[in-house]
Amino acid sequence: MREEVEPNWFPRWEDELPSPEELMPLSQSLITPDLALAFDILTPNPSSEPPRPPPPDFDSPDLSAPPESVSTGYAGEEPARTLKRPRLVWTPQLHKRFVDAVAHLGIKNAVPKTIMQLMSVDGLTRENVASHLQKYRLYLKRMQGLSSSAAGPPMSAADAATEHLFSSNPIPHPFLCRDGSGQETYMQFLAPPLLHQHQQMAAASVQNQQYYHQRQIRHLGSTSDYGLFARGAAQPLGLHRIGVSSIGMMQPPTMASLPNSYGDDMDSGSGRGGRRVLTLFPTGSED
DNA sequence: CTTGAAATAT
DNA sequence: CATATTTCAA
Repeated sequence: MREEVEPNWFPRWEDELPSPEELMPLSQSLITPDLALAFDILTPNPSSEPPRPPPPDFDSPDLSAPPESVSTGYAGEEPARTLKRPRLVWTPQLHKRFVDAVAHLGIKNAVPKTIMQLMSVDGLTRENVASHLQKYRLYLKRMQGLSSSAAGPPMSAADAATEHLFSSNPIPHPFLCRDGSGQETYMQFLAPPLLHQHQQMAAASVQNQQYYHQRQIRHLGSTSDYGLFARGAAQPLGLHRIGVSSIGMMQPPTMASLPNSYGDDMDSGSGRGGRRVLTLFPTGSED
């Protein structure tokens, strides 16, 4: 499990380079990040929370195993587990999956529905994928258009995105903070004043970095708990190796696999002083 | 207040 | 399904 991320993406893999990630049965397990969310009962913030149109139609598969019962001890059980779809946060991992799926599908079959199906990420709706796909395409265009003086052969789009994703992944520029004037100013290498709000990560992989559920009790604590789980987590894994030709079948190619197939323990913007923490597609104007 | 990112509407 | 617009959060 040491051959996950390889810097050897540049060489022409165009044809069908099955990277380790590729070979691995795509499976993403997203689980509840902050347990502290259970505490959001204190300030529901009527001004910005109340009108939450609950998805009336949505298969509620198995909303199981709350990681742990936080010692809430509140009589009224909060139904915020299944209903309530706050907002999808495309964490780098998810994006990675997305890109992988697109890469495997090819531009032809890279349509929202197929992508969504291939990703097999529960809770992910076609809408989400579509939106993201749109942005992804835009990002691609932008990059290609701006590559006037791009050195060397243009790398594959998917790679580019992945690369950028990786770039903004794990603490890219250490202590560079943006000042109010837009000036970059070096901060002391010790500035964890502002913990970001929420971040998705495999709870199972959480070991040392548990500082995350430190959330400032400032404004609404709404965005955090999503019900994203691996869709086929409980399915008898019988079919992996879903090829491009397989997706044309009648039944959704639910490629089930064991969770945590990835070694993705990369954190995105953990904690930084100013803003600019989770910048997925960099517009090129990144500091 | 600005900007970026997802949701929603066309 | 693709694109444009609006909404929401940081």
